[in-house]
Amino acid sequence: MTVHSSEARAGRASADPDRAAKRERILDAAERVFAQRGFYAAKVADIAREAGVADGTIYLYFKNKDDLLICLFESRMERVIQILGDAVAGAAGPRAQLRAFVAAYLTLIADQPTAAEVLTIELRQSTKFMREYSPQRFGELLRILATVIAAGQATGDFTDQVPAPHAARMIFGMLDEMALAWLLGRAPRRRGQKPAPPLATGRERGKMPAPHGTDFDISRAADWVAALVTTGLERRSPA
Amino acid sequence: MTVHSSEARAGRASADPDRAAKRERILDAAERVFAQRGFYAAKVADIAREAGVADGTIYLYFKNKDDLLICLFESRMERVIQILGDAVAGAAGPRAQLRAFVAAYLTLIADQPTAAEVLTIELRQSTKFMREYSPQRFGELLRILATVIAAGQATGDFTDQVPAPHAARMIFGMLDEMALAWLLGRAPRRRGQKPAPPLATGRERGKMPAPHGTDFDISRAADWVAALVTTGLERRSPA
Amino acid sequence: MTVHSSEARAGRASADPDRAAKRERILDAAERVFAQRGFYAAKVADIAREAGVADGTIYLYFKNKDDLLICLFESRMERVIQILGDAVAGAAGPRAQLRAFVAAYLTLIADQPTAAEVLTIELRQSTKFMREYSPQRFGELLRILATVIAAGQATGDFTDQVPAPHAARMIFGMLDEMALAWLLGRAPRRRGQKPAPPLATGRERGKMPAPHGTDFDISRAADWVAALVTTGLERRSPA
Amino acid sequence: MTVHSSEARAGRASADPDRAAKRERILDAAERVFAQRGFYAAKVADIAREAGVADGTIYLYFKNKDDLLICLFESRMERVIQILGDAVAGAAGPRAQLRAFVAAYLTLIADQPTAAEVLTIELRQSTKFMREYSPQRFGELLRILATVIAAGQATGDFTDQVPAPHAARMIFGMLDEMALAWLLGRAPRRRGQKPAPPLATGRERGKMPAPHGTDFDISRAADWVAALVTTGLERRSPA
DNA sequence: CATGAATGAGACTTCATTCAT
DNA sequence: CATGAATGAAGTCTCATTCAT
Repeated sequence: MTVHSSEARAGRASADPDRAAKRERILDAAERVFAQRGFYAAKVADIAREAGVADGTIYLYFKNKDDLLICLFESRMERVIQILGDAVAGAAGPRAQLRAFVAAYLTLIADQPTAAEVLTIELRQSTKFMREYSPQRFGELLRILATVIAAGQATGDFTDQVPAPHAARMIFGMLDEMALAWLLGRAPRRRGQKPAPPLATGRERGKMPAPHGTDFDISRAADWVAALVTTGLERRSPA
Repeated sequence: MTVHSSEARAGRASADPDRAAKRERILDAAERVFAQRGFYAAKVADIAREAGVADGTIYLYFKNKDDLLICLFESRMERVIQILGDAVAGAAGPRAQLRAFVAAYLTLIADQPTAAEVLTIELRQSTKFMREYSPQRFGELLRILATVIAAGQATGDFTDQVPAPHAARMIFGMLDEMALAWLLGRAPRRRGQKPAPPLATGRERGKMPAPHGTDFDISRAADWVAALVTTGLERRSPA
Repeated sequence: MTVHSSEARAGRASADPDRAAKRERILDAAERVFAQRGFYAAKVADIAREAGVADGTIYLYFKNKDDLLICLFESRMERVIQILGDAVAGAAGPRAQLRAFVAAYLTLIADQPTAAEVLTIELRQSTKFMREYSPQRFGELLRILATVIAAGQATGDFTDQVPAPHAARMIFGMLDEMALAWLLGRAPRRRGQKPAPPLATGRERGKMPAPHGTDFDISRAADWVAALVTTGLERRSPA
Repeated sequence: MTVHSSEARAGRASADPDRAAKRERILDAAERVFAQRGFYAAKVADIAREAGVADGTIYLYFKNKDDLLICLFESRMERVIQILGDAVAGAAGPRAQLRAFVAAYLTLIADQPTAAEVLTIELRQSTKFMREYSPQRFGELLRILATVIAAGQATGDFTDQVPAPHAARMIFGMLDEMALAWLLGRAPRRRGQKPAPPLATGRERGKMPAPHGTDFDISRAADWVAALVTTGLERRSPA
């Protein structure tokens, strides 16, 4: 049974892993380039070079530049949701689960700052559309959190002053903002590539010091978020 | 009392306001167009048409498109900071001030959704650069909040588990996220202008229902944020 | 006899000198700006500023930018022809006249380098058209020289191997080239104005030393030109 | 003998010539368009159309419009220098070499009037910058001539009244001026393309007759130049 | 006459995408 | 499948010229 020809041509069984690997290589390249340059400033040719493929090859794996962004989002988000889900599953009780979620999220940011940069910063470059597109996967993330909170409310651990979905969103806002602050406070662009010309405004803008409260240890942020979320700012009146 | 001569000669007293007014008209137009299309998709020609001026006129008032965005940011942010500062100043005691800040911020969003959309969504389209550029004015906003919190910590009203600047940032994150959710949940684009082609992904994407927890009364959000921030999620142990 | 109103308004008899003076001011400004920036890079607004008038005013005196160049040419050329004519008229005999012409031309260059720069360099920026337009006045200059040569040929002072008009043109070519070399070798642009961006070619081009044979005393050039023109390069056989 | 594989892989031997050929096609097109319209009036789109490529293709071969001019200059100048060098090398003795140079230069003009037009006329449109840029290659040309003259001075064939570099420059000025006169005197623009709107001056300017002394046989010019250069105008006193 | 703000046509250049090899 | 040269649509910005004051 000679398959070589058809297999070589159609190349499905053998190509699939290869294909998937190259697709991943392109996504990784896109992640780096988007993080470095921003979505709009990133050129498809940059990504191709970074991935070590020809420009046209990108289009064999992705419909277009937008699709590349979306697939990148999907890919990374899937991982994030997986990890957050695991973190929650691995904890017992709403309080512990909430804390686990917060810790896992910020750990993720710290561990994969490039991916985080894309998710937290560059994705917003198409935000409206992204959000128009993304609420699905994005909603999943929020739902994990909302579920934990709702459970806590059901058990009486958590107050139900705030509807769980909104509480979830607020907590995510806190995490997102802390992530953003930390990411922006990090060391400047790496490597030889110039980091996309800043908004050419003529107004001189030298090396500014990191803005206030931007340069902190992200692992401590988990404590802060947890503290604020669980006990709030108000000092509990001593009995 | 003949003033006309001097006025005609100086031609300043009359010209300056005109100039300022036209500048404002352009900023307003830019606000609408950016909110509608997003920064990158917005064409300078669109803004000119919306402002009722010629393309070239834009460049008599702004260095370039980026500068237009930055000036818009400055202009709107100034207003925001003014209002938030006033709100805080008008309240007595850290708790009231914190609440006033929260309420004022969300009221602002509700009252000026177009400006809010630009500040919350579109500005992020150049976020990295924007943030590189903006931390000044942006920091002011955070500082107002941080000051309130620090004061509360000093009086003993607020716990000092969380450093004030970080607490401020987290609270801002909550507000920002709620604002974003609400803005995205609002009615679709208005008017005849097509709302900037959505990410052309090929994947059909009809009219989706507003994502979960996105369609709410923003005035209630103030309560939620205040509740979460002040007392936290954990039910205070009775007795 | 109150004339003020009508005179001020219609202002003809009194305006004419004023008008001429302002026209001259604009021409002077144009000369400087053209010399500094080159015709194409020179902006009408630059010239207006340099002349201390409003942009629109230029158009009350000149049809358009091209006309400004042409009028400048006419104005300066008239002067040049006057001077050269006088120089020739002031000399006796073809040999002396030829020498006088050469000396006068190079002296002109040395004395009015800005005007010279325009005539020698910038006018060529529209050369083809300029020459299409200018041959008239330009021809006058050549004719002065040709007349001298023809006279010399008639008297037997000059050989008639070369037709006078062509000899005239060749001599002018020599003068023009020496003028060009000297002008280009002169000190760099003066004042704060940047001298029009050089051809943006990316190739680095630092401060080059003046090209070979470019930095010389122009007054000596008269001797060289005269020597070459009169006796040629070949050493006359002795005996 | 299977070469196809290596050739296909390297894809160089076949691609390079293609690339060079297209580059040349663009340069040729630019030569024609610049000659016809002048550098500033020439639109990149014109050149692209003339070359039969898309606008963007130009930018795959040249950095920008300026670079195109510079490369054109380099390319043509290289040829010119080659030919002039050969001409000089092919002659024996300073006198013959000088004559050879003169003849070769004018022959070049006559044979390749389009290239000559660009080199002699249009390049001057950016002259100051061009000369700022070009003195290198330009200096080479002068150096060839200066070397011949210096040699002649050394042998005693030529007088050393005039320093060789300046003599070279003057002779070049003569050649350049004759070339210019001849080029401008040639038949009007060819083909359907309108020859770039003449300086719109309002002043009517019909078809002027070629200016005096502009319409001559360029091959005779070599004799004139040689005569003037070698023996000068003054009639040698008969023994 | 003078002004100078406004105009708007048009050029250069970029870059996502295609398609012949 | 992969390549990467070619395409060409489209956008930003400039600047000569006009005209209402």
